[in-house]
Amino acid sequence: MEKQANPANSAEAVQLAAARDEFVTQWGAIGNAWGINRTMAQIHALLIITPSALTTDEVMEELKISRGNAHTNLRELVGWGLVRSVVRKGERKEYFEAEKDVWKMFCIIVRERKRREIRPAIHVLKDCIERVDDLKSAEAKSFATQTKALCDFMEMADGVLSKVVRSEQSSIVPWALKFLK
Amino acid sequence: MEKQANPANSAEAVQLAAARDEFVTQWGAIGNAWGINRTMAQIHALLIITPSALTTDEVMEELKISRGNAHTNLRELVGWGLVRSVVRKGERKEYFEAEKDVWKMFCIIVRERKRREIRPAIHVLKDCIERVDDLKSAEAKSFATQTKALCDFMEMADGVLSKVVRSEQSSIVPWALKFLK
DNA sequence: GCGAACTTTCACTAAATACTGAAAATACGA
DNA sequence: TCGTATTTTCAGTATTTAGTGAAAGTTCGC
Repeated sequence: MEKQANPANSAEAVQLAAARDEFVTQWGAIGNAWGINRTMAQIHALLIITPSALTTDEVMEELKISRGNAHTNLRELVGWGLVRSVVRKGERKEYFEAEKDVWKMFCIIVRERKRREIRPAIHVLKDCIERVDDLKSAEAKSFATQTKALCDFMEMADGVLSKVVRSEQSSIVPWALKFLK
Repeated sequence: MEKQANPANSAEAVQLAAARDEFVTQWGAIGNAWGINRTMAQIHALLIITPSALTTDEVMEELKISRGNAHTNLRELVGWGLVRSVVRKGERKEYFEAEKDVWKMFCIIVRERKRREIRPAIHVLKDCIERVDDLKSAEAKSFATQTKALCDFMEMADGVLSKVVRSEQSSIVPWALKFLK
């Protein structure tokens, strides 16, 4: 390695590696706090900061995880649309690369969370409301009022998010910056 | 119980109880998907749909959970500000009631998540950026660019959320509804 | 300052979740 | 069609997280 030959470069490489590790570890912890598998978040972090696409083996090596674990979480990331697999001509190995555009990442995550969690939650609420629709007791009315309020709010939030992710970054970001002033 | 005396009321009570249970269970599952302890979310759900304040013992009974569990999660909810404890004059028992206004609930959750997860994440990113600031390699530049983009985005999101939760529901909701058109 | 009502803590256990590694399946070139 | 490179699966295990319940602590009326 050229880098090891030069003490300054070697020190810099160590410094960069440390920062990268820190980022991967912390991103894993953050994902975890939001209900995302720690390893999945770490792989995502690793792919975000790696310019080139990586193989399963490289991911295993970098994060010191098993093949099964790397495989499952890479598939999960592909399922989210946050990572795509690329095949290099003449090679049988599969390479993985992350979507690096932050706005696109955000849109993907919002869309998926809407689909996986917000929509189902709205359906549950609607179902609860329907179940007590014909009841007349004060308790039933109170229950219906509360669930209805929640449902309306979530539908509104869902709608706003849909509109936001449908718009172009180029129109939203300037708006947001202006909004902040 | 009066309700058991009248078959129609009894049937209605069962129907309502089923809907309430469904709501509590599902809200627990939803909370879970977003990184919140299932029981905490269930207690929150129970308090949201219960008009009166409940004691620890009532929560234990309703959800069939231990005193320790009920206690810990009630405290956690109070810590978030989603539930407040109320004392009735002449009684030593502590009663708990949830904030029922959906907009206020939303603001509390956003504020807490910002404080507990978004801000720390931004600090981590800034730290990573700083660590590689003086490095000159292409890899370091690439890492810096990517983390900077993430950081900028999160700061913008943080700012927008701050502004949203600082505003009045009466000004945001009509705006959102108009935005949806 | 005693004792009952109530709250808090925490060592232990249970349950849920994540990870491993090796075997099976698949894909592909020769 | 065979052999090998690669991917996929999954039973078993490890780790993490949540929950229990009883004991200790607190508060307050008397």
